[in-house]
Amino acid sequence: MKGYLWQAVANEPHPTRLHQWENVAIDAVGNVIEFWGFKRNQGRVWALLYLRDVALTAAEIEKELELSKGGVSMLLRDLERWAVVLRVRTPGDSAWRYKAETDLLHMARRVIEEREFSFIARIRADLEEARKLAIAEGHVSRAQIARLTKMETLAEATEKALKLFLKTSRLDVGGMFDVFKGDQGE
Amino acid sequence: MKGYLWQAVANEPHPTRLHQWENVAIDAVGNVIEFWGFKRNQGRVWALLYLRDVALTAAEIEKELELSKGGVSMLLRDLERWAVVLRVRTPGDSAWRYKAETDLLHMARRVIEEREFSFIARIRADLEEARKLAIAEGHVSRAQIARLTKMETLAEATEKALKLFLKTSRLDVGGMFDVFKGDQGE
DNA sequence: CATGCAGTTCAAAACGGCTTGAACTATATG
DNA sequence: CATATAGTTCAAGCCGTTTTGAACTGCATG
Repeated sequence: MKGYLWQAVANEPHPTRLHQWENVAIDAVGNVIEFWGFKRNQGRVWALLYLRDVALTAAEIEKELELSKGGVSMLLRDLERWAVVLRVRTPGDSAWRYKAETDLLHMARRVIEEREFSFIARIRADLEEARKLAIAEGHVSRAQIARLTKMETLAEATEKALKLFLKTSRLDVGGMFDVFKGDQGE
Repeated sequence: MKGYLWQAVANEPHPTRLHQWENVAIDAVGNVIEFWGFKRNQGRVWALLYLRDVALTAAEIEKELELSKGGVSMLLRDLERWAVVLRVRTPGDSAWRYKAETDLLHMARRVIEEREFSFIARIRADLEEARKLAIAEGHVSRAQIARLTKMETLAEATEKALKLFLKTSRLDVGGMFDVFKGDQGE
């Protein structure tokens, strides 16, 4: 919602070297990526690097997207860990430069696998424990135990759906891989 | 972080009539439902009603889950709107009672349909606008335009994946429907 | 129509996640 | 080694979301 302010401000204090179209596109990607459960700014950084198609330094990213030094450092670390951004050292320069890998969905899959699945596993464990506690408790009706069991089905179903989702994004959407490849030269 | 105070209090002011096993199970469902993008307490209310298998009044829910009057009112309204909780009037009683519908996934589908799709649609529109702006701008390289187009593919793919997810949760996981049915009697 | 209880609304408070920025460490360079 | 610049860390603050609770509406009842 604040995003609209900039129109009213004639002379921004930060010159905002970003073109308007870049800004719109970068924010849009930020939104998609946030939808997928990541930080908005992770998507924005990736989008900037992808759009520019040049390796930028952290300082440049910081200036273009108006983020803090510390923030950029952390964002880049995440993106690098998920292998959607590459850290490259240019000969003449003392600073690292960062470059977009083209496979953004890689990120989604990686994180869903490492983070979401363990989360669901934990929930399933909790439900199992609840059932054990209920049984130990005595005087818990059989129907109630049955309902607990059915709740476990809910967690299992969630896990199954997640797996299918991943597989889907790999096969159906999989074309994306290639879509993002081979567009380097002008 | 302030939330830790309660540990110091030896005798809880609220006796917490919930059994431990109920508590564990209810919180677990709260977590699943939060994972699906809803409020934790929406899941907890549903879970309480489902576990007890009795229609409870708002006041009872309020006491059992230690929520506020206003909060329960809003949570129940949401759950009712999504048709996962039923409002029933018992003859002798002047207050409404609430009962769990068995199809919790209904909620997920409803909201994804009404909320997430329009969100993605908006993102796609933004990216399209960015491309138009870039073209109008002039001196934007053809490769850059191409990259914008490819970003649109990202949003489209997200939408497609979402649709498949819905279909999946309806068919594959669809067994859940029946799983939650016909367990009413002891 | 006064009383009391069920239910709703919404401004304010609490909460949680993200970002900031200052202090720190690491690394290159003369 | 001294200096400068790049990069990291994390406590504190910011900001959006959720929850609270008091005031309110609606409704049944005497």
